[in-house]
Amino acid sequence: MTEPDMPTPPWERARRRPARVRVPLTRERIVDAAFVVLDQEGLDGLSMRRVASELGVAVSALYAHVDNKGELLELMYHRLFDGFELPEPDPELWQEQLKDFARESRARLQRHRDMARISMGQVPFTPELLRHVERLLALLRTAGVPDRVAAIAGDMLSTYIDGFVAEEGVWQERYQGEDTKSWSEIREDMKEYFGALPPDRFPNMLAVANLMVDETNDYRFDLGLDIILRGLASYVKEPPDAS
Amino acid sequence: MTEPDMPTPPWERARRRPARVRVPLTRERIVDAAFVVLDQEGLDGLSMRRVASELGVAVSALYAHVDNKGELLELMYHRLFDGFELPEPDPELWQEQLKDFARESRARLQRHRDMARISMGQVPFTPELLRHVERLLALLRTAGVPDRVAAIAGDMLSTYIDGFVAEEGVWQERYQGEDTKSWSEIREDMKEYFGALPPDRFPNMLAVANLMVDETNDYRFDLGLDIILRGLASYVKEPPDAS
DNA sequence: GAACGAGTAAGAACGCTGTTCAGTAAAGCA
DNA sequence: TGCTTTACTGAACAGCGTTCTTACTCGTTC
Repeated sequence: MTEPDMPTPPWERARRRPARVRVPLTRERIVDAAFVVLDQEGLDGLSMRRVASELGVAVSALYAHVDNKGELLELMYHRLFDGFELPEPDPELWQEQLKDFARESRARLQRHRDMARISMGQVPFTPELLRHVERLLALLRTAGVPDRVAAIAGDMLSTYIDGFVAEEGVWQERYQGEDTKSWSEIREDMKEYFGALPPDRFPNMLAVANLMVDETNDYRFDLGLDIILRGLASYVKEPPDAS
Repeated sequence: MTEPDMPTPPWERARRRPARVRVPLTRERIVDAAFVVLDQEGLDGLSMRRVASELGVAVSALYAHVDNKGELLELMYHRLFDGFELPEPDPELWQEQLKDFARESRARLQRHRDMARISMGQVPFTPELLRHVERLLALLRTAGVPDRVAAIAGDMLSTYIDGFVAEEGVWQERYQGEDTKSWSEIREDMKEYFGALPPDRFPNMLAVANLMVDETNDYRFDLGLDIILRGLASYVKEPPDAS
C-alpha cells in the first residue's frame, strides 16, 4: 500500500496512527463499551454480543482480553472505586464520615443503570479493593466500634446501600416501560394502591403508606443510614471511661 | 361416563384413578418441581426446560399454568411465607419477637439453595404478602418505633436477612465446586489468605480477620441483627415519659 | 530485507436459554 | 355419539455465553 522507500510526508505522519481506523482493543475500551450498553439496555440487555457490536468487533475478540462475562462484570465493579478515597479517620467525626461514605457510594451506584445489581453480586475481596475495605474498617475501629462489630458492620453498610439503590432502580424500571412516568406519578399510583386497602385489615400499612411514598428517597436513605449508625454508636464506649 | 346411581365395581375402582397415568399439571406441582431443580442445580441451573423434564412434560406445557419464568419465581417466593405467622405484637417483647422473625426468615431461606437470591429480586407487595408486611409493621409500631422509621425498618430487616443468607450461599457455592469442603476448611483457607496480607498496609483487616472467620454464622447473624435492633430501639420513646 | 513467531480479530459452530404457535389427543358435556 | 373445550406436544425463533479454527498483522530476529 505505502511506498517503503519514500519518507512519510508530515501530513501523513500526523495521520498515520489515526489512519488505521482499528484502535487496538483493550480491557479499558471493553469496559467503557459495556457501560454504554448497560446504560442503554440495562443489566438484562448487557450481553457480550451487544458489547462487541458497540465496539464494532466480533464477539470472540472480547475473549482475548476478558476471560468471561463474570470477569467483565468484575471489571465494571472495580470502576466503582476508581478515585474513591476514604478520609483519614477522625474519631470525632466518624458518623459524618460514614455518612459521606454511604452517600458517595450511592451516588456512584446511581451513575449507571442497574449498577447496584452488579455490585450486589460481587465481593470486594480482590487485592485492589481490599485497600478500600481496610479504610472502612479503620474508620469504624478508630471510632471505637468493637472489633467483632466492625467485622460485620462494613458488610452491613454495603448491603444496605446496594439494596437501597437496587430497589430504587426496580421502581424506576417498572414504571418506565410504557410512559417513562416521573417519580411524582409513581408516587401518585402508589398512594392510590395503598389507599385502596381495606382499613380494618391493614391499619398499620395505611398509617405509614404516605410516609413510605411521600418522603424523598434521599431522606429515606439517610434515615436508614441513621438507624445503622445509631446501632453502631450504641457499641462505642466513651474514651475516658472504663475499658 | 359413569352411572351416577350405580356403585363403581371394585376392579374399576382400583384401576380408575391410576389408569390415567397423566396426573394433571397444576401450579403447585410445577412449583414443587421447580424446588427440586433449584436444590439440585441452583438458581443458575433452574431453567423452564429442566423443570418440565422433572415433571416428564414438554416445556410449553408449563406456559399454560404460568405466564413466564418470572411468575414461577414469584410463586416460589410465595412459598417462603406459607404458614409463616407473626405473633401478636407485645410491646414488652418486641425485640425478641423481631429476632424470632429474622431467625425464622433466615431458616426458611436456608431450606432451599439460592433461595435468598430469589428473594432479593422480589417485592412483597402482592395482595397475599401484604398481610405479612402488615404484621411486621404492627410489631414495630406497637413497640413505639416512630412511623417514619417503621416505614423503612421492614425493608431494612428483609434486605439484611436476604443479603446475609445470600452471602452465606456464595461462600458455600464457591468452595463446593471441587471438594465440597466443609465450613472449617473454608475458614482455614480464609485465615491463610488474610494472614498473608502485609501487616503494615492492612492492620485493621488483620485485627478483625480472625473474628470475621472464627465466629459462627449464627453469631454473626445475630450480631448484625442486634445492630439494627439497637438502632431501632434508640428511636423508641419510653411510654410514660413525654410524648 | 526476509522469515518467523506471537498476538489479535473474524466467523462459524455448539449447546443452552425463554417464549410462541400450530397441531393433536384427551376429557367433559349435550 | 358427536362436539367443544381444555391440556399437552413438537417444532421453531431469536438470543445467549463460550470455544475453536482460520486469517492476518505486527514486532522481532536471523
